Amino acid sequence: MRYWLMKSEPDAFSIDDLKKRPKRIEPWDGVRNYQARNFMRDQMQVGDQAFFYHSNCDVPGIYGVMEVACAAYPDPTQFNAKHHHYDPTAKREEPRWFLVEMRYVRHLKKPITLDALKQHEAALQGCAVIARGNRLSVMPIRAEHWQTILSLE
DNA sequence: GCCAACGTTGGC
DNA sequence: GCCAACGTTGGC
Repeated sequence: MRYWLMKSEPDAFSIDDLKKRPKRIEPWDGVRNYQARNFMRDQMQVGDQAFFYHSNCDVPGIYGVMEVACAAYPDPTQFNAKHHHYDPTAKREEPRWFLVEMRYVRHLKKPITLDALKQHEAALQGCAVIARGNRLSVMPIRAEHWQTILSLE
């Protein structure tokens, strides 16, 4: 099993929103970055665990845990001309963007803020989430870092 | 709202 | 294939 971190802007979609979804599952659509796509399409498997990270908000950080509920399939929003994530260059016979479905697992007892993560820089060497200028919205987390982060809860 | 970081695009 | 211009992300 692998571990991941996935970002979302809580104004658009928060972990509370995820918890309220039917079956607590949401298709993680709208990812338009090749590296993030490749992680979802090629590596994420049902049962993998992921941190739910709130970005672009008052207190950025990790707010909870979710799991992969469904492996990758083409993101339907790429074909929808009315959708904000429409990609006119994508073809149905050759989809460009993929998504996975994520299921709510739990909120953290207390959010682990980006600030707190940075304070444990030494134990999180090589963890992309604290790297400067990091913009990846889906990134792998090493097992030891996953444990380290959970120990900060 | 600012701006640094960084990915993508397109002219050459 | 280079690289300037541009767009987006996301912390602050």
